[in-house]
Amino acid sequence: MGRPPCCDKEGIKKGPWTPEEDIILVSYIQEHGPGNWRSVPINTGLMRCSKSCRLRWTNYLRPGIKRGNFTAHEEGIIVHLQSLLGNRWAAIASYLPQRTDNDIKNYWNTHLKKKLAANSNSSSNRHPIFADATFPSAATGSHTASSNSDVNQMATIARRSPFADCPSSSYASSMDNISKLLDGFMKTNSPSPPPPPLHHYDGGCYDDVKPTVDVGNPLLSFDCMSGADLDCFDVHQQQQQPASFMEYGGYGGGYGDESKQQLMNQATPPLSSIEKWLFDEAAAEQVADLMDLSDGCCSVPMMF
DNA sequence: AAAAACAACAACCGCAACCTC
DNA sequence: CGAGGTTGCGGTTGTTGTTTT
Repeated sequence: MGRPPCCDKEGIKKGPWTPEEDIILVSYIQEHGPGNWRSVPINTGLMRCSKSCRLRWTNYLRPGIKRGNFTAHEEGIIVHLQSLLGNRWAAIASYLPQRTDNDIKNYWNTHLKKKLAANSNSSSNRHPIFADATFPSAATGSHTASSNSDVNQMATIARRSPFADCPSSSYASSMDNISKLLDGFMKTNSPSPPPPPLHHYDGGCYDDVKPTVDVGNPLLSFDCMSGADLDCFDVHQQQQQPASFMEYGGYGGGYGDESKQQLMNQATPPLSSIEKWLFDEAAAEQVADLMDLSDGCCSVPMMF
Protein backbone atom coordinates (compact mmCIF):
# COMPACT_ATOMS: atom_id res chain seq x y z
CA MET A 1 0.00 0.00 0.00
CA GLY A 2 1.32 3.36 -0.85
CA ARG A 3 1.58 6.13 1.62
CA PRO A 4 -0.79 8.95 0.93
CA PRO A 5 0.83 12.23 0.14
CA CYS A 6 0.32 14.44 3.09
CA CYS A 7 2.68 17.10 4.31
CA ASP A 8 4.76 17.04 1.17
CA LYS A 9 1.95 18.48 -0.90
CA GLU A 10 2.61 21.83 -2.42
CA GLY A 11 0.80 24.67 -0.75
CA ILE A 12 0.71 22.91 2.59
CA LYS A 13 1.82 25.26 5.29
CA LYS A 14 4.36 24.15 7.85
CA GLY A 15 5.78 25.59 10.99
CA PRO A 16 4.20 27.27 13.96
CA TRP A 17 0.46 27.74 14.03
CA THR A 18 -1.00 31.21 14.10
CA PRO A 19 -3.77 32.25 16.49
CA GLU A 20 -6.10 32.58 13.54
CA GLU A 21 -5.44 29.01 12.47
CA ASP A 22 -6.01 27.85 16.02
CA ILE A 23 -9.37 29.58 16.12
CA ILE A 24 -10.44 27.99 12.88
CA LEU A 25 -9.40 24.56 14.06
CA VAL A 26 -10.97 24.88 17.50
CA SER A 27 -14.23 26.21 16.15
CA TYR A 28 -14.42 23.41 13.63
CA ILE A 29 -13.76 20.76 16.23
CA GLN A 30 -16.29 22.36 18.53
CA GLU A 31 -18.85 21.92 15.86
CA HIS A 32 -17.91 18.52 14.53
CA GLY A 33 -15.89 16.96 17.29
CA PRO A 34 -12.38 15.60 16.94
CA GLY A 35 -11.70 12.85 14.50
CA ASN A 36 -12.00 12.50 10.74
CA TRP A 37 -8.87 14.57 10.45
CA ARG A 38 -8.69 14.06 6.75
CA SER A 39 -11.69 16.28 6.29
CA VAL A 40 -10.54 19.01 8.66
CA PRO A 41 -8.23 20.91 6.30
CA ILE A 42 -10.69 20.40 3.46
CA ASN A 43 -13.67 21.74 5.35
CA THR A 44 -11.88 24.52 7.18
CA GLY A 45 -9.72 25.74 4.36
CA LEU A 46 -6.69 25.47 6.56
CA MET A 47 -3.55 25.07 4.50
CA ARG A 48 -2.37 22.33 6.82
CA CYS A 49 -2.21 18.61 6.41
CA SER A 50 -4.57 16.47 8.45
CA LYS A 51 -1.72 15.16 10.50
CA SER A 52 -0.67 18.64 11.49
CA CYS A 53 -4.25 19.49 12.48
CA ARG A 54 -4.53 16.41 14.63
CA LEU A 55 -1.20 17.08 16.27
CA ARG A 56 -2.05 20.67 16.94
CA TRP A 57 -5.30 19.67 18.57
CA THR A 58 -3.85 16.77 20.47
CA ASN A 59 -0.79 18.49 21.84
CA TYR A 60 -1.89 22.04 22.20
CA LEU A 61 -5.53 22.96 21.74
CA ARG A 62 -7.24 19.99 23.31
CA PRO A 63 -9.22 21.03 26.38
CA GLY A 64 -8.00 19.92 29.74
CA ILE A 65 -4.35 20.03 28.92
CA LYS A 66 -2.28 21.09 31.87
CA ARG A 67 0.75 23.15 31.07
CA GLY A 68 3.68 24.28 33.07
CA ASN A 69 6.01 22.50 35.40
CA PHE A 70 5.51 18.87 36.18
CA THR A 71 4.78 18.17 39.81
CA ALA A 72 6.71 15.71 41.90
CA HIS A 73 3.69 13.46 41.69
CA GLU A 74 3.75 13.54 37.92
CA GLU A 75 7.48 13.01 37.83
CA GLY A 76 7.10 9.99 40.03
CA ILE A 77 4.45 8.54 37.78
CA ILE A 78 6.45 9.17 34.64
CA VAL A 79 9.65 7.72 35.99
CA HIS A 80 7.90 4.68 37.33
CA LEU A 81 5.83 4.04 34.24
CA GLN A 82 8.80 4.62 32.00
CA SER A 83 10.65 1.95 33.89
CA LEU A 84 7.66 -0.34 33.44
CA LEU A 85 6.67 0.45 29.88
CA GLY A 86 9.72 1.90 28.25
CA ASN A 87 9.29 4.79 25.86
CA ARG A 88 5.64 4.17 25.28
CA TRP A 89 4.64 7.73 25.80
CA ALA A 90 1.05 7.34 24.77
CA ALA A 91 0.53 4.60 27.31
CA ILE A 92 2.23 6.67 29.97
CA ALA A 93 0.15 9.67 29.01
CA SER A 94 -3.00 7.66 29.50
CA TYR A 95 -2.19 7.67 33.19
CA LEU A 96 -1.78 11.44 33.14
CA PRO A 97 -4.88 12.63 31.32
CA GLN A 98 -3.88 16.26 31.65
CA ARG A 99 -0.56 15.76 29.92
CA THR A 100 0.08 14.90 26.32
CA ASP A 101 2.39 12.18 25.19
CA ASN A 102 4.46 14.81 23.45
CA ASP A 103 4.73 16.81 26.64
CA ILE A 104 5.79 13.80 28.61
CA LYS A 105 8.25 12.78 25.97
CA ASN A 106 9.76 16.25 25.90
CA TYR A 107 9.92 16.42 29.65
CA TRP A 108 11.58 13.05 29.78
CA ASN A 109 14.15 13.96 27.17
CA THR A 110 14.96 17.38 28.54
CA HIS A 111 14.71 16.81 32.26
CA LEU A 112 14.22 13.37 33.64
CA LYS A 113 16.64 11.50 31.42
CA LYS A 114 19.40 13.86 32.38
CA LYS A 115 18.60 13.62 36.04
CA LEU A 116 18.43 9.88 35.99
CA ALA A 117 21.54 9.58 33.88
CA ALA A 118 23.41 11.65 36.39
CA ASN A 119 21.99 9.62 39.21
CA SER A 120 22.86 6.32 37.60
CA ASN A 121 26.51 7.08 38.21
CA SER A 122 25.88 6.45 41.84
CA SER A 123 24.14 3.14 41.48
CA SER A 124 25.51 1.94 44.76
CA ASN A 125 22.96 4.15 46.37
CA ARG A 126 20.10 2.55 44.53
CA HIS A 127 17.14 2.01 46.75
CA PRO A 128 16.57 -1.65 47.60
CA ILE A 129 13.02 -1.50 46.34
CA PHE A 130 14.23 -0.81 42.84
CA ALA A 131 17.38 -2.82 43.12
CA ASP A 132 15.35 -5.91 43.91
CA ALA A 133 12.74 -5.46 41.28
CA THR A 134 13.26 -6.53 37.73
CA PHE A 135 11.16 -4.25 35.65
CA PRO A 136 9.64 -5.37 32.41
CA SER A 137 11.40 -4.83 29.20
CA ALA A 138 9.43 -2.85 26.73
CA ALA A 139 10.80 -5.01 23.99
CA THR A 140 10.14 -8.41 25.47
CA GLY A 141 7.44 -7.77 27.99
CA SER A 142 9.16 -10.18 30.33
CA HIS A 143 9.49 -9.15 33.86
CA THR A 144 9.09 -9.86 37.45
CA ALA A 145 7.02 -7.18 38.89
CA SER A 146 7.10 -5.22 42.04
CA SER A 147 4.13 -6.05 44.18
CA ASN A 148 1.52 -4.02 45.93
CA SER A 149 3.52 -4.30 49.07
CA ASP A 150 6.49 -2.87 47.25
CA VAL A 151 4.41 0.03 46.18
CA ASN A 152 3.23 0.48 49.70
CA GLN A 153 6.77 0.37 50.90
CA MET A 154 7.63 3.13 48.50
CA ALA A 155 4.86 5.20 49.94
CA THR A 156 6.17 4.77 53.41
CA ILE A 157 9.42 6.47 52.60
CA ALA A 158 8.72 9.86 53.99
CA ARG A 159 11.01 12.54 52.73
CA ARG A 160 9.67 15.53 50.97
CA SER A 161 10.65 16.18 47.39
CA PRO A 162 12.28 19.47 46.58
CA PHE A 163 9.96 19.61 43.58
CA ALA A 164 6.78 19.34 45.54
CA ASP A 165 6.31 23.04 45.90
CA CYS A 166 7.54 24.12 42.53
CA PRO A 167 5.18 26.72 41.14
CA SER A 168 3.80 26.22 37.70
CA SER A 169 5.71 28.11 35.15
CA SER A 170 4.02 31.12 33.74
CA TYR A 171 3.46 29.72 30.30
CA ALA A 172 3.36 32.80 28.16
CA SER A 173 4.15 32.57 24.54
CA SER A 174 1.70 33.12 21.78
CA MET A 175 -0.79 31.54 24.13
CA ASP A 176 -1.84 34.87 25.53
CA ASN A 177 -2.72 36.20 22.15
CA ILE A 178 -4.50 33.06 21.13
CA SER A 179 -6.43 33.02 24.34
CA LYS A 180 -7.59 36.58 23.84
CA LEU A 181 -8.66 35.86 20.32
CA LEU A 182 -10.49 32.76 21.38
CA ASP A 183 -12.12 34.55 24.25
CA GLY A 184 -13.52 37.04 21.84
CA PHE A 185 -14.54 34.30 19.50
CA MET A 186 -16.37 32.40 22.19
CA LYS A 187 -18.33 35.43 23.34
CA THR A 188 -19.79 35.79 19.90
CA ASN A 189 -20.98 32.22 19.78
CA SER A 190 -24.01 30.50 21.17
CA PRO A 191 -24.15 29.30 24.75
CA SER A 192 -22.28 26.13 25.31
CA PRO A 193 -23.48 22.86 26.70
CA PRO A 194 -22.20 21.86 30.11
CA PRO A 195 -18.75 20.35 30.20
CA PRO A 196 -18.78 16.67 29.46
CA PRO A 197 -17.53 14.09 31.89
CA LEU A 198 -13.86 13.37 31.79
CA HIS A 199 -12.99 11.50 28.66
CA HIS A 200 -10.57 8.80 28.20
CA TYR A 201 -7.89 10.40 26.15
CA ASP A 202 -6.38 8.09 23.63
CA GLY A 203 -4.05 9.89 21.37
CA GLY A 204 -6.28 12.84 20.93
CA CYS A 205 -9.52 11.30 19.80
CA TYR A 206 -12.26 11.59 22.36
CA ASP A 207 -14.47 9.40 20.29
CA ASP A 208 -12.06 6.55 20.44
CA VAL A 209 -13.44 3.81 22.56
CA LYS A 210 -10.82 1.22 23.03
CA PRO A 211 -8.65 -0.08 25.83
CA THR A 212 -6.07 2.32 27.08
CA VAL A 213 -3.42 -0.32 27.24
CA ASP A 214 -3.06 -2.68 24.37
CA VAL A 215 -2.62 -6.39 24.47
CA GLY A 216 1.09 -6.17 24.21
CA ASN A 217 1.35 -4.05 27.27
CA PRO A 218 3.51 -5.69 29.88
CA LEU A 219 1.24 -4.28 32.52
CA LEU A 220 -1.31 -6.85 31.53
CA SER A 221 0.82 -9.49 33.08
CA PHE A 222 1.86 -7.28 35.92
CA ASP A 223 1.00 -9.42 38.84
CA CYS A 224 -1.03 -6.88 40.72
CA MET A 225 -3.14 -5.86 37.78
CA SER A 226 -5.84 -7.44 35.76
CA GLY A 227 -7.39 -6.54 32.49
CA ALA A 228 -10.38 -5.22 34.35
CA ASP A 229 -8.15 -3.02 36.39
CA LEU A 230 -6.67 -1.52 33.33
CA ASP A 231 -10.06 -0.65 32.03
CA CYS A 232 -10.49 1.56 35.03
CA PHE A 233 -8.61 4.21 33.18
CA ASP A 234 -10.75 3.98 30.16
CA VAL A 235 -13.12 6.62 31.37
CA HIS A 236 -14.81 7.83 28.29
CA GLN A 237 -18.17 8.82 27.11
CA GLN A 238 -19.92 7.01 24.38
CA GLN A 239 -21.08 10.01 22.45
CA GLN A 240 -19.31 13.07 21.37
CA GLN A 241 -20.50 16.28 22.78
CA PRO A 242 -18.95 19.41 21.42
CA ALA A 243 -18.51 21.83 24.24
CA SER A 244 -17.21 25.28 24.81
CA PHE A 245 -13.51 25.50 24.58
CA MET A 246 -13.40 27.93 27.42
CA GLU A 247 -15.69 25.84 29.60
CA TYR A 248 -13.26 23.03 29.28
CA GLY A 249 -10.77 25.36 30.81
CA GLY A 250 -9.36 26.90 27.68
CA TYR A 251 -5.67 27.30 27.40
CA GLY A 252 -3.86 26.19 30.44
CA GLY A 253 -7.08 24.94 31.94
CA GLY A 254 -7.26 21.56 33.51
CA TYR A 255 -9.43 19.20 35.34
CA GLY A 256 -7.27 19.47 38.42
CA ASP A 257 -8.00 17.79 41.69
CA GLU A 258 -11.72 17.92 41.20
CA SER A 259 -11.51 15.98 38.02
CA LYS A 260 -9.04 13.58 39.46
CA GLN A 261 -11.60 12.87 42.12
CA GLN A 262 -14.22 12.64 39.44
CA LEU A 263 -12.09 10.14 37.63
CA MET A 264 -11.64 8.17 40.79
CA ASN A 265 -15.36 8.23 41.43
CA GLN A 266 -16.36 7.27 37.94
CA ALA A 267 -13.86 4.52 37.51
CA THR A 268 -15.48 1.16 37.91
CA PRO A 269 -14.49 -1.49 38.74
CA PRO A 270 -12.32 -0.21 41.58
CA LEU A 271 -8.79 0.82 40.91
CA SER A 272 -6.03 -1.64 41.47
CA SER A 273 -3.49 -0.85 44.09
CA ILE A 274 -0.92 0.45 41.68
CA GLU A 275 -3.49 2.62 39.97
CA LYS A 276 -4.56 4.05 43.28
CA TRP A 277 -0.97 4.67 44.03
CA LEU A 278 -0.51 6.46 40.76
CA PHE A 279 -3.28 8.83 41.69
CA ASP A 280 -2.06 9.27 45.21
CA GLU A 281 -0.07 12.44 45.12
CA ALA A 282 1.43 12.03 48.53
CA ALA A 283 2.73 8.58 47.76
CA ALA A 284 4.04 9.55 44.38
CA GLU A 285 5.77 12.61 45.75
CA GLN A 286 7.48 10.33 48.15
CA VAL A 287 8.49 8.01 45.37
CA ALA A 288 9.82 10.92 43.36
CA ASP A 289 11.78 11.89 46.38
CA LEU A 290 12.81 8.33 46.91
CA MET A 291 14.26 8.37 43.44
CA ASP A 292 15.91 11.59 44.43
CA LEU A 293 15.83 13.13 41.04
CA SER A 294 17.55 16.25 42.14
CA ASP A 295 20.63 15.45 44.11
CA GLY A 296 21.82 12.28 42.53
CA CYS A 297 21.88 10.09 45.59
CA CYS A 298 20.05 7.16 44.14
CA SER A 299 18.67 5.86 40.91
CA VAL A 300 16.13 3.76 39.20
CA PRO A 301 17.03 0.92 36.88
CA MET A 302 16.21 2.19 33.44
CA MET A 303 15.64 0.37 30.23
CA PHE A 304 16.80 2.32 27.31
C1' DA B 1 25.45 45.31 24.47
C1' DA B 2 26.32 41.60 21.49
C1' DA B 3 27.35 36.96 20.47
C1' DA B 4 27.47 32.25 21.70
C1' DA B 5 25.76 28.46 24.16
C1' DC B 6 22.16 26.17 26.15
C1' DA B 7 17.38 24.81 27.29
C1' DA B 8 12.63 24.12 26.35
C1' DC B 9 9.08 22.79 23.57
C1' DA B 10 6.27 22.88 19.29
C1' DA B 11 6.08 20.62 15.18
C1' DC B 12 7.53 17.37 11.53
C1' DC B 13 8.69 12.81 9.61
C1' DG B 14 8.12 8.19 8.76
C1' DC B 15 6.68 3.74 10.24
C1' DA B 16 3.19 0.65 11.78
C1' DA B 17 -1.30 -0.54 13.22
C1' DC B 18 -5.90 -0.15 12.33
C1' DC B 19 -10.07 0.44 9.52
C1' DT B 20 -12.96 0.09 5.51
C1' DC B 21 -14.38 -1.68 1.35
C1' DC C 1 -8.53 -11.91 2.37
C1' DG C 2 -6.03 -8.17 0.62
C1' DA C 3 -5.37 -3.46 -0.95
C1' DG C 4 -5.75 1.16 -0.06
C1' DG C 5 -6.65 4.85 3.09
C1' DT C 6 -6.44 6.88 7.80
C1' DT C 7 -4.78 7.54 12.27
C1' DG C 8 -1.58 6.95 16.19
C1' DC C 9 2.88 6.80 17.93
C1' DG C 10 7.77 7.61 18.84
C1' DG C 11 12.04 9.65 17.25
C1' DT C 12 13.94 13.67 15.74
C1' DT C 13 14.49 18.38 14.26
C1' DG C 14 13.66 23.34 14.16
C1' DT C 15 12.57 27.47 16.40
C1' DT C 16 12.38 30.51 20.12
C1' DG C 17 13.59 32.14 24.57
C1' DT C 18 17.01 32.42 28.27
C1' DT C 19 21.43 32.41 30.26
C1' DT C 20 26.28 32.91 30.08
C1' DT C 21 30.52 34.80 28.36
